[in-house]
Amino acid sequence: MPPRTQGIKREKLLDVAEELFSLRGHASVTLRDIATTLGLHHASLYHYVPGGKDELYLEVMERNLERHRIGIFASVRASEGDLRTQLRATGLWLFSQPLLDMARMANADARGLGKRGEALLWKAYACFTQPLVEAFGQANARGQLSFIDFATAAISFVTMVEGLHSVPMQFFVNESKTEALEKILDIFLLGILQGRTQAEAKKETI
Amino acid sequence: MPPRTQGIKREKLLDVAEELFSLRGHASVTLRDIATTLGLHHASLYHYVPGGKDELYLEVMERNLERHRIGIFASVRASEGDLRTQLRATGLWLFSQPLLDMARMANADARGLGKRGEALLWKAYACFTQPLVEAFGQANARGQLSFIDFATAAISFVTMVEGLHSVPMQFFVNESKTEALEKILDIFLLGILQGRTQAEAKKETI
DNA sequence: ATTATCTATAGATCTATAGATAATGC
DNA sequence: ATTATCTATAGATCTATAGATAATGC
Repeated sequence: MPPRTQGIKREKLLDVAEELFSLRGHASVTLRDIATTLGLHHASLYHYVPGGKDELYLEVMERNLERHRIGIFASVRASEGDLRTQLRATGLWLFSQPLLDMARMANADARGLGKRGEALLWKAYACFTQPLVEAFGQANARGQLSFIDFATAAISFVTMVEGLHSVPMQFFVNESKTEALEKILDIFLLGILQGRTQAEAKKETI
Repeated sequence: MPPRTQGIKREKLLDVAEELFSLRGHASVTLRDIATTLGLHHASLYHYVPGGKDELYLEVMERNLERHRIGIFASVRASEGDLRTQLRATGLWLFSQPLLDMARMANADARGLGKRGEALLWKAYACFTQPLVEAFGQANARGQLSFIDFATAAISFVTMVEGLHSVPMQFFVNESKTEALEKILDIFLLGILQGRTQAEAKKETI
């Protein structure tokens, strides 16, 4: 077969593996699942990925996270000066990507993958926080923020969006995810309390 | 052996199984994992759970969710009239429980468990939303809320808290989870934007 | 000749069952 | 006699490898 199609086929293999691993995790995706999705015998995967399952998982998830880092940076830099638009773009970007369950990565997938698994987790947190911390820093420089722990804010926002992303459609019957994203933006930016009573509410209930 | 210790031993078995399943999921926990944690041979589990792995998973997770429902209802009803205290109690309750990853439940664990697996998911969403929707409804009746999609608010809050709960301690070096919970309450109730600019910000950027 | 795919198989692990052995209660 | 635990084993599935077969490019 032609050498110039090999790369294409391998890319397709990585795409399928990434989609499945990202959605269902390392343990519940078998090499047979990946191969049959591609219409291949599972033994044929080793032609493209001699390193085996763990190597394949690490390669596609590292690729996934790097793409997230780039995609989120692009989302926030396309609309500098408008935090809500930046966060909306980030949310839409995350929706366009296969679901990434950081809790599962940290507590199940990355276990047993040694140092490289731990490095994957660090990269995951960095990819999500770095671009948003940049955006929050700029908004704060404009005097717009009252909440100044940017890392916690970043993780909270991504967690909310991915949580929404993970909900199967049957549980969101009367509403699109795009509409739900706007609600998340409202909560994250403005809170659920009445604006006029916020200052008092904070003092009263802390 | 005495019949009166049988129940105790079985309870201990369910506790261990729940802890492991809840943290790492159905696929990456083996019966051997559960048995060795208990100091038992894995074949001995069938004495207490003749139904096998899937039955054990469903039993302990149904029990887990029912306990959550009761625990969260207790959290919100202990401080009626003070939403922040209600949500703080809910967050502390969730921290006291084994991590529950709804995304993994929906996209990996519950697959292949048939109707009972799907029912488990419905129960999961109900357990988390019902008590909080009640609390939000009361706060709204007091005129305190600006955000009125209570179900979305409930899922968003639980997702944020469990997302924080899932972060391994090495990623939260200089801060306790209790402190981080207060920050989440700030974000969720007040938003990250400056209070005085919120009304304008909403109009400007929507 | 090189590349891609499949067949066959090894070895490990997992769930599950049957039945032996040990420990306790009557 | 009942209950709890273990041994032994079956059967399924999974990862991985070796080597045969088929398809393409030169």
